[in-house]
Amino acid sequence: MALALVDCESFYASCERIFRPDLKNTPIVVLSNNDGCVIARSTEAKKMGVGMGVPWFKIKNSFLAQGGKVFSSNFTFYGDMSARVMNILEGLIPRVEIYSIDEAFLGLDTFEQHYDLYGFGCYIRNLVKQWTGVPVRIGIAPTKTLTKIAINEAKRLDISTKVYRLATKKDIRNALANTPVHDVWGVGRRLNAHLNKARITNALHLADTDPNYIRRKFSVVLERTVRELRGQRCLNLEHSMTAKKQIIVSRSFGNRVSDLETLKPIVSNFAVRAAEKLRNEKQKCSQVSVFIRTSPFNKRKPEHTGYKTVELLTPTNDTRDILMAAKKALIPIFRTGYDYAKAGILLSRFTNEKSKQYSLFKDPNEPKENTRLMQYIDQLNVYETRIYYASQNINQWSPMKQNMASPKYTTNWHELPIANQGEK
DNA sequence: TCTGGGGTCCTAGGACCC
DNA sequence: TCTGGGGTCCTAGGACCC
Repeated sequence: MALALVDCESFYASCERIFRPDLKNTPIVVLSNNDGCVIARSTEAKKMGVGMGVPWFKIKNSFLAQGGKVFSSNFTFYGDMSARVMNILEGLIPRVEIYSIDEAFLGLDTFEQHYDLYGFGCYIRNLVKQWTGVPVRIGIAPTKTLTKIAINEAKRLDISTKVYRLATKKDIRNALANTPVHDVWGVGRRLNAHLNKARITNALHLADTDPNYIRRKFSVVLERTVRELRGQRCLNLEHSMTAKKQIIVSRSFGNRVSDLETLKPIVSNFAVRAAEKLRNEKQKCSQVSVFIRTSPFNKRKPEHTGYKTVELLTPTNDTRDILMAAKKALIPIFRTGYDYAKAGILLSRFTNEKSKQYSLFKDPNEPKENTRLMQYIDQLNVYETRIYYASQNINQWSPMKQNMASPKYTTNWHELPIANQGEK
């Protein structure tokens, strides 16, 4: 019984370093959209005490003064690097679950008899590093929850290979005793507080608590965690691509927006992007929700959150239908006199693209159903947006600030890295 | 002055049914 | 005046993840 978790070290920060060898050992942080807050830190930046999620403006001066380097997020690039890493894993192991942009679980049950799993882990790490430049850590253990613990343990023990296996009961109990309960996968801030009150402060305490008690006092979710910590597998590898259940496109604005005429084209941009994603998923939706909200941080200005869902009688993935629904949802929730800081669109209630469910009643907004038109537009827009809808804001996605982005090294012809620049 | 974006699962409670 | 019991389905909201 063995699973592995492959986790890219400080993924976004590591990506920024791949084509910038001069930044080796330099503290790096990557910022969220609008250069709002820190979403990734290199080891050096972590050592400087830069916290996850801290607002950039609070640390900017001291971080730069200490020689740190900052980047706006470049998700196109990170997504491409992620795909390269995942490709390598999928080429080596038949059972891979891509869990997030920087993590994948590997099913090693059948490998266990034939390979030294620790050695195999080292082999994977070296291969990924050599082929992509991305450093990964690997935790090997009987359950998913324990693989996370294994990775933490490698960090705690400062294992130089960054590969760690929890094989024996003794190893496991020892690792659990050294893991604060908050570091257990599935225990967030709220649960941590409740557990501490019940005098459960490390992972071993949690593992030794009666699962039935946990279920009664907390939830089935936490009960599963307890069982996983005990080595009983509750979370299986999901290797088939599971269909999404909702699609969200939302952004905070760089500058506040307080009039409807400015907001409309922004929300249209979100709707267009969401519809593209929906077609990519080969799904149709029958619910379109729009939300707008003011900043929760500015206590001097009045707050407002508007949220509205529009039902579609017939499921659709045609951008024009989604645009109409979005407009229908936005207009009634907008109020004058507020400085809106964020907006978004949420598509839900999906049905498969192929099945066709007609409404029992006459649908006054009968979907357009011009699949081929959408296909052509999607094809034309793959690399850069060439076709726009009249209601969009074609100049910008949203009024967003992004001043420190690295080039799209691997996904844009005009931004490829150049070797031997000096001899040009 | 400046605080991200995109997901999942579970549960409680209301609406509704017989 | 007295006013059951047992279900299902749906949604909003909470908690978590990266």
